[in-house]
Amino acid sequence: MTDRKKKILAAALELFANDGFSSTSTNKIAKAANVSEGLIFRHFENKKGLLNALVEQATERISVLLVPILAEENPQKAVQKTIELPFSIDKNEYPFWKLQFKLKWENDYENNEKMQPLLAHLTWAFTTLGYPEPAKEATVLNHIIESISIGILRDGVHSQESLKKFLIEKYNTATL
Amino acid sequence: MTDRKKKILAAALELFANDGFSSTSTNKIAKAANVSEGLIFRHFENKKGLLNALVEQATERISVLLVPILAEENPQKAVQKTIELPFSIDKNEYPFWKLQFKLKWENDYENNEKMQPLLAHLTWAFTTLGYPEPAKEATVLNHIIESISIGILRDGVHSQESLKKFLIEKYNTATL
DNA sequence: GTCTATAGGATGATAGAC
DNA sequence: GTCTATCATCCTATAGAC
Repeated sequence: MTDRKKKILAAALELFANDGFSSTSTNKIAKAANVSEGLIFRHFENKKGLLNALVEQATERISVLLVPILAEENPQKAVQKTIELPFSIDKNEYPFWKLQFKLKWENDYENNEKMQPLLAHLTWAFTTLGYPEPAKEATVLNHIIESISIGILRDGVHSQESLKKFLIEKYNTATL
Repeated sequence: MTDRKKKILAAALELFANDGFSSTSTNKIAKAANVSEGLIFRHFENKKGLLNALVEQATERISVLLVPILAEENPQKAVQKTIELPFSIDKNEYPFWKLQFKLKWENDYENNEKMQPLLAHLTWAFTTLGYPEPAKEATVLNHIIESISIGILRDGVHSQESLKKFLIEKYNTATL
């Protein structure tokens, strides 16, 4: 991966995430990356190809982030780590996540599979903890952290911070 | 409001919701509405003005939908009606809601205020029901129905249907 | 690998007739 | 209120030089 190719990807990620794919012209990307516009097409064939390259990076990046949770053999801690996940995202990774969530509205990007392993592990955790409806419990928790993530990406961590402790406690003291 | 103006709004709603604002050309809208392209600009000045008209409609439409919940004086039933809200949306209103959720990612549309009355009423309900942290409880439930709504709009009601009963029961039998 | 120049088409918006 | 015709600009993508 050449240096200029990386710069194109970085610039495109930022612009796609903030302004949207269609609103971002290859001209803008080229200028932001300090690169000639033609180079984008040499490297990625077309604008959509550039987006696809970004999505591919994402798939790997997400699975890496899930490893610590999936490896957690203590069910209570697995739940806790899941809750903490959105709060632990570094601020300079926000564009990356913003793009992911925006793409969920695009019809041609099946984006749900990526979170499937997490859902499965949460179901296992809730089963182990003796919840009567572990699968549904997992789905609900997944919904919660998804919506919290959206809130964080839009309004910052502070906007959701108070929920972290609250949720961890709630799931720790739950009576089944 | 003339007939053709209505048709423009309807066509724009559908296209903006499905393809996005930037990806939708005024040309496409005109063709979908069976109207000359110039007419769009006579009625709405520019493309953004057309979107603004749609957003104004939305603000009213949302507050109407919240009325039955906000008027509910039984706290338990208020919670239940909140949970049922996303499941009760008519399928031909999906484009309308899709657009709302997509716009939440646009920096220049403050979209959170609209749900504020619901949040306040839920806080009251949880207070009345004796929850130790009613405000946070309300926020979490709001997160849940937001994420469920997204799921419904993307994959259909059936994808979330099983959660309805589960959640209503969960909130009915909660031990505080 | 990278840049410059440019083609070819789409896009938002306006003017003027009816 | 509505349509047709048209403009200036921007956009994606390609060709060819270095």
